[in-house]
Amino acid sequence: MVCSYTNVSNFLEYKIRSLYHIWLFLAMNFIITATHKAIKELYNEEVAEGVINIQDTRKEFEGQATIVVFPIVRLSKKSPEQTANDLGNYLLENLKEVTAFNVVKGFLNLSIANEYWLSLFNNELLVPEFGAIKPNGKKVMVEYSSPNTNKPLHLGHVRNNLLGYAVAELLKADGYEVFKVNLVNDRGIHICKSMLAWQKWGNEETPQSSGLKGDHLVGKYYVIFDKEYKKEIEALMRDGLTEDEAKKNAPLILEAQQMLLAWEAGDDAVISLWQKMNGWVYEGFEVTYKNLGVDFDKYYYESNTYLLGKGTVDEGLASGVFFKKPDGSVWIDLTADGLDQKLVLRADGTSVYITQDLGTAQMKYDDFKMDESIYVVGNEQDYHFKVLFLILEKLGKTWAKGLYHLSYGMVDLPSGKMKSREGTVVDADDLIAEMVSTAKQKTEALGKVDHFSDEEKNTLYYNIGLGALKYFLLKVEPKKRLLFDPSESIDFQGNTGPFIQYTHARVKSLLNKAGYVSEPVTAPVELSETELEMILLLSKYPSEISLAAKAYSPASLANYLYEVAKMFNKFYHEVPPIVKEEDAAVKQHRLNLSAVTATILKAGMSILGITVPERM
RNA sequence: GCAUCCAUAGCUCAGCUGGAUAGAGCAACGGUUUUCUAAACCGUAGGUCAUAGGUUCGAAUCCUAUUGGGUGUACCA
Repeated sequence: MVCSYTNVSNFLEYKIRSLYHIWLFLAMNFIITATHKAIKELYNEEVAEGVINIQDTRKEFEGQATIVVFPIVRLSKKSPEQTANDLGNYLLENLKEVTAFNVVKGFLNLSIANEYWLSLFNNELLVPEFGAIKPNGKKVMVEYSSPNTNKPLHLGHVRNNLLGYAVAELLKADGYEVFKVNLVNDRGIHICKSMLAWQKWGNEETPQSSGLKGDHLVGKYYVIFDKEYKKEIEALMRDGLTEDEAKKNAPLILEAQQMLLAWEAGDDAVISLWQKMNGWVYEGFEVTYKNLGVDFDKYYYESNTYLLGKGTVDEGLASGVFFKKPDGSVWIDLTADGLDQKLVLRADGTSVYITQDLGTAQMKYDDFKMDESIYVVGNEQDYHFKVLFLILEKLGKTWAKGLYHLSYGMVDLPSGKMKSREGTVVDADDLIAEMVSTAKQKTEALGKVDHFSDEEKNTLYYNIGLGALKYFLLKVEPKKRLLFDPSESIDFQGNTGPFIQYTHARVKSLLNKAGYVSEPVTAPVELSETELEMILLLSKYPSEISLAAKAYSPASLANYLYEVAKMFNKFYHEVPPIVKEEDAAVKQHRLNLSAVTATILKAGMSILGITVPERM
């Protein structure tokens, strides 16, 4: 198949389309094939690929598979009802799996035999390799987290980290070889601000002496700098300077700029202070990362990469993609693409942000030779990445078409944006601690874990607290902004992480009680409506993984897992106690259904970075 | 100004490769436990899918315009 795509969204669309043929039911392909044949025989017409549309039958009607016949009416030259009846009769006669059909307007609802569902379940789902997707031989890099080393992580970073981790795991599950990368912004004027404030007012305070987590300690001095800087600005403005002048001429900012120059010149004292304070920050970040359960295969540091990109600029100048203005600054003209002129190198030869990113992109490609590269970065940088990717494409980088900006919305509070100056920032460490303590409180209130060991209890509280937080953040489509109300704790009931965790624990408890051993059931078993729906839902797991991966959307996986959990709870409630079931085949089959549910919940939640407990 | 994203129940969100009467959770109200974990299950109530056009047999979904909100449009990163 020939494919061409001119931009990222076309690229994405193409990927989803190509998937369509695969996921449209591993289970239902035979119906499509038969329908093609039917149309040929009944109407002597050929149907183009993709015209036959099969979907789940709505609950209120009889059947499991529905063919929408409207697109076929053109070929049959009969009414929708007549066409549906023709096809229904044909399929009923020619497919042993089809046991009945009914027609509602232009919809042909097919009932598929019990035996078909049973054998699908036993042969496809109840096998160890179910859900495992074969390696696709492709390499993808996921860059996420990318923190500044001047302050601790907050809720916005938490969304980034969880999203990046989950997308990486999702791509792994979809068959990619994945490299998780963290590009740490460890240099620049903002770092110097913390350093300077510490030098002036820190009294040699250290994490050890103060008991403060390293990143919080450094963040404290960043705030102090800002406060003192503001005082200076106000004083200067009282002396008659404009706000702009005051901001530029305050002694503190000048001193910080001096420090940055000293850093760039390799000044020993400055470098060693920088190393010391960054060291504290890294120790702090490690703790937060560990608590969040995220990890990286490689760290890049801007202190090593900030000079990159000048070679790329030369390349662009040589090929005529860039041009030089009389003052010596280098630009690219993107007005033909609906964008602006963009500076890529200052007149004095120093880099700007995008210079560095051009160089870093090249370096990362040289390091890994990946087919695709995902940047997990907030939507305030949409324009930047549009420009970056376009420039790389114009420079003739063949790998540029594999670049993708996974843009996500900001996390807002009911009061609006988080603002560090107003103290409304939700700190990542505080949030984690609160979630764990809420989990503890809620769990203790239920009184089910009194006999657990202290160690098991603590692990459980941690898993539930983090499960609630992660699911809460991941169930929302990345590009949508996310509202977080700190005054209302995150729910533990309904569409939540703990609900799915609880469901898993329930299944495991059942399987334990029954002394479950996995074994296919060959004897005929009557399936209830719910059991049938359950098989249908469970069978979609592999395609749900692929769909979610293609769309870079942990949210769609999260919502699927919720459906699975809900379905199990319904089933569990409807069916009489399984452990006491006397019909051996029925019992085994219901346990099998439960076991596959547990497998999917565990594997799926683990992709989201959530641990499901064995009991809770 | 221009670019871009968002708008679905009181609240938080699904649904968007166009398909039947738009779904969940929370909050509200009512019910279910001598039965395998009630963090569960069942039910009631709640909607002009921002607005107006268009394409189509069919639109929450695609197109255009408008309104409201976010973000960007730096020789900051």
